[in-house]
Amino acid sequence: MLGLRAQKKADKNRRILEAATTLFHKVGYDAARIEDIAEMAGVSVGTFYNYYKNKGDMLMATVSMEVEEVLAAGNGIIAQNHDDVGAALAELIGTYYAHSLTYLSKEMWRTAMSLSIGQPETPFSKRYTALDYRLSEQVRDLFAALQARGIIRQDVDCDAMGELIFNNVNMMFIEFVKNEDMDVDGLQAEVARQNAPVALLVSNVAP
Amino acid sequence: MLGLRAQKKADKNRRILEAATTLFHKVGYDAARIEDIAEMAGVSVGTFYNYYKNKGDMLMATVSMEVEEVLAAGNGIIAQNHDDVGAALAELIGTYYAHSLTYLSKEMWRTAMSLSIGQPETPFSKRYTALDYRLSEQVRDLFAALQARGIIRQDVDCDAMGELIFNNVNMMFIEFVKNEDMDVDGLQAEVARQNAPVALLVSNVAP
DNA sequence: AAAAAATATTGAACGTGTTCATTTTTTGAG
DNA sequence: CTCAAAAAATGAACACGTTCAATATTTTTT
Repeated sequence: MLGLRAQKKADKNRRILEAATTLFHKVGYDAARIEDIAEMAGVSVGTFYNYYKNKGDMLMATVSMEVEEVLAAGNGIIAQNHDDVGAALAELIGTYYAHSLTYLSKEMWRTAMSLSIGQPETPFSKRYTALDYRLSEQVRDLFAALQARGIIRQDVDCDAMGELIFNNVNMMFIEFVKNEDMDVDGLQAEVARQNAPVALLVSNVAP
Repeated sequence: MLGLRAQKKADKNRRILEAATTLFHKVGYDAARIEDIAEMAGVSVGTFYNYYKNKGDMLMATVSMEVEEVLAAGNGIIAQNHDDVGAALAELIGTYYAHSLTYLSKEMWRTAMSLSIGQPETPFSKRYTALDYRLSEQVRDLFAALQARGIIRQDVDCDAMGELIFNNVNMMFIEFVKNEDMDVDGLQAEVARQNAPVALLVSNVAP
């Protein structure tokens, strides 16, 4: 059984996170002041900082949730034994993109990315980078699985290829969140077009 | 002949830019306070804001200088009529990376990128994005030139391929500026490895 | 149950980017 | 040369993220 102190702590943690996410969505990250978040959570500004290192740290909980779900969904897709490289890629990447706005708005993504690049030594950035790495790894895993089943030519360097493809996926996602006019379908179509020639070239010819 | 007013203006502009770049390099972007930049330039804080929209805007002049030089150098490389895809790519990309730290420190790059992603509607971000686009275009131009001369297979979509390659180059550059331990040689080696399988696959077999 | 120690909360104060009403300088017409 | 209008410069005031010394609460010890 939890002591009174631990109980209160957990409760405040939840309330602060809830207030922050609500305000981030309602008024945007920049306009959501710490004072407002604290007030909505029923704590003081100082207490906010006992629970979170800084404002940017607040985003990470949400980013993590998002990416963890996407990674789980991705594993399911790899297990599906596709027989077409382009289709397999499209499905994996499509899953990433489709889930991307579940918990985070474009502005929240921009802020997270912006912080991750601007302050790479913070725990925030390190966690963000680690999540990116796991996504990249997943794309490489997909390539490796396809190659193991003979769908991809044996002479192709799947790690190199996977990194290349993932970095493009990532860069296109940055473009997507930077541009409020771009929708998920448009993004997927663009990336599919970019992947097409590679998918064609690496595919084994029918036996 | 310039009036007194225009003369002073140009002079102050130069002094402010000079002071800012000096301080950005000496103490870093964050630690360089507007007050310090203004003082070093011999103007008031208010005047600084008459010349530059905000602190981030200061970076753009330098970023532009950097990228314009790189673009010019890149055009020279495309004109060289390479006969090997991997080598041509390595040289073009190598030029980008080699020039990258001429005027900007890693921290300055990080800040520029961070601002560009975080506030995509600012003039700063738009100029940054436009420069990126021209670099991407240059990679596509290289592919097109190689294809026109029969070095690359005719059935390859050079635009798609060029975007893919460039986005990887860009993403790897982000990784590079995020990681103080990574040097330009390491970066080039990594990207060359990533490009290798693509270069191989798109190359025409000898006639 | 009282005292002491450990932990958590608080909000006023601080730093720095940015704004803006006021003052100063420059220009050009009469 | 004078003066009114235009342009530029100024720095005090503001906003908001963050810190920290003081205070309050909870736990442990006796």
